[in-house]
Amino acid sequence: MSVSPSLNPHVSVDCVIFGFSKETLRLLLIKRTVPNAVTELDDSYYALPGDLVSDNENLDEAAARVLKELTGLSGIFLQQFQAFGDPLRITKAKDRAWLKGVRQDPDARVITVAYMALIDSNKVQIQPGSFSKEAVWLPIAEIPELAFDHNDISEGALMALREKVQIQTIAFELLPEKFTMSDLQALYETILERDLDKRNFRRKMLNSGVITALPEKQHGVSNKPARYYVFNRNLVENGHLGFVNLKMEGSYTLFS
Amino acid sequence: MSVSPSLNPHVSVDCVIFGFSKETLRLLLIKRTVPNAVTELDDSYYALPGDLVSDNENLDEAAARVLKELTGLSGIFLQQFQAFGDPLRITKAKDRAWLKGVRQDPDARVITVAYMALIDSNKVQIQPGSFSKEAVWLPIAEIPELAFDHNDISEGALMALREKVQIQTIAFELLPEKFTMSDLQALYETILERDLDKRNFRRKMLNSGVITALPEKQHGVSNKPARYYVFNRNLVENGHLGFVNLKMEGSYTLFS
DNA sequence: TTTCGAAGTGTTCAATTGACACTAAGTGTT
DNA sequence: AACACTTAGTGTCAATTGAACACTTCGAAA
Repeated sequence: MSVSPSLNPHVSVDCVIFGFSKETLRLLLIKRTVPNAVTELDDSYYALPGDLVSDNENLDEAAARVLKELTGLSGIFLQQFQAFGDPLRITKAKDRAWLKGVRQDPDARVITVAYMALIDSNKVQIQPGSFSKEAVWLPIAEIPELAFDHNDISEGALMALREKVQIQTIAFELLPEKFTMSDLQALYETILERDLDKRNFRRKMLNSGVITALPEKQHGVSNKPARYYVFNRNLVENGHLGFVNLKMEGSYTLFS
Repeated sequence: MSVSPSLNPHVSVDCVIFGFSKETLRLLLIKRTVPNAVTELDDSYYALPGDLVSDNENLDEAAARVLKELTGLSGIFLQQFQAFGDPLRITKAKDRAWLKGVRQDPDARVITVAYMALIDSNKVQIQPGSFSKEAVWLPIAEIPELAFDHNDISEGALMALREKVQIQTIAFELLPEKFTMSDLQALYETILERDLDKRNFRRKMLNSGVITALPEKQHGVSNKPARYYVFNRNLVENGHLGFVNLKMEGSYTLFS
């Protein structure tokens, strides 16, 4: 357990990948491939997708690479939210066993920079995996014990998402191109863990101008078909609202 | 310039230390000591105080240590806001020269985790320096070219501060225990870069309940003496407003 | 006693919020 | 063909909040 002072820490990135389906927020979690596995028996934890940062890439690039390798997607909303560097991150026996198969110095400290990604989960095609042998979308309420400190990281990501959604117009990243007003409301309700009034929600969203109604409606549903909307990306400069006023109950605004 | 793949990056913390005096936001910047300096001539850049993370401390501890070594203060508002890890961070000749005096491997990459600290600058007593030979409070509008990518980090900190101040009740950390309403307003105006209406500001602040008036007033000022107020820390759970509604013009709230 | 400078104080109008219940439009069932 | 079922979609009103605005008060210094 002792680490020589001259041994620098490893630096990795981990991606907390959010998706939204069946009215729940979900995380994309993987089971890591075990090199030279002695048995097919799988007793490893689920983990956040992540990797060591290579010498010639910056942190954002490393995170984008991890995301792309796993999902095939690029150009996705991907934002750093916190670095985790507790020297005691790696204490679980299974984690240590796994690291032994991967690294020269399994005892070295790892500092990880955590990113959150927001994606339309319909777009994801899991890539046959270089570092994952299994990938699942798990509802955030059903996240099991994860590898390393990945439970802490996931919780941090969720808190960061709740906070960011109140400042930046980013929730749309989790929806398909076209979505109904109910989809959008359900998404906000899920993220904020709060019921919102339907009529007030619609009024607010429409007045804000961040979405545009399409002529198109749902087909083949056994009730009144809902209208589709699209998000106006042009109104929003890298996630920040410009003049658009999006307000949600109970939050805070600035002084006059 | 080539780095062997087995050489892990260094990991450091840097502290962007905000203070507020004479109606301006300021940063506490240092000139680093140069070990074995060949000349007394000083041509180094100002820099953010920072240090490598030691083997046995976590990131928060490292940042707190840097802050304490420089200012003698602990228990200060200190929050991680971003990690910086561009492989090309260290390109300036002066920086490379300085590193040569400090490290075995001056070419190795450094990833830094940046923290922002908010302090009452009256409390600071600069400690005779283990890693600083000079420390100054510079107005944010007058920050010169800094070492490494410290200009980027400072700008990131300022943006993070502007954002955080709208979500968390943290501005008070920059003021002394007792302050006048005008002090408080000037602080908000400085951070937000916006003029605020005096009467509306006072009303909002008082209604919010986050401050309490003291019986005490200013003495020896050549105009009407201002009342002193204190911040009610008890109403605020680790920086987040509870039921208190602090709203500022032009920002966003949530839906109903 | 006058001057100077910052502190302190209310009102009014406009805009936004939040609460609240029924009709509309389809599909599927009888 | 009528009905049941389910979700979409719609308007008003009262309360709150936001923004704009000018004069008086207090103390020190001249």
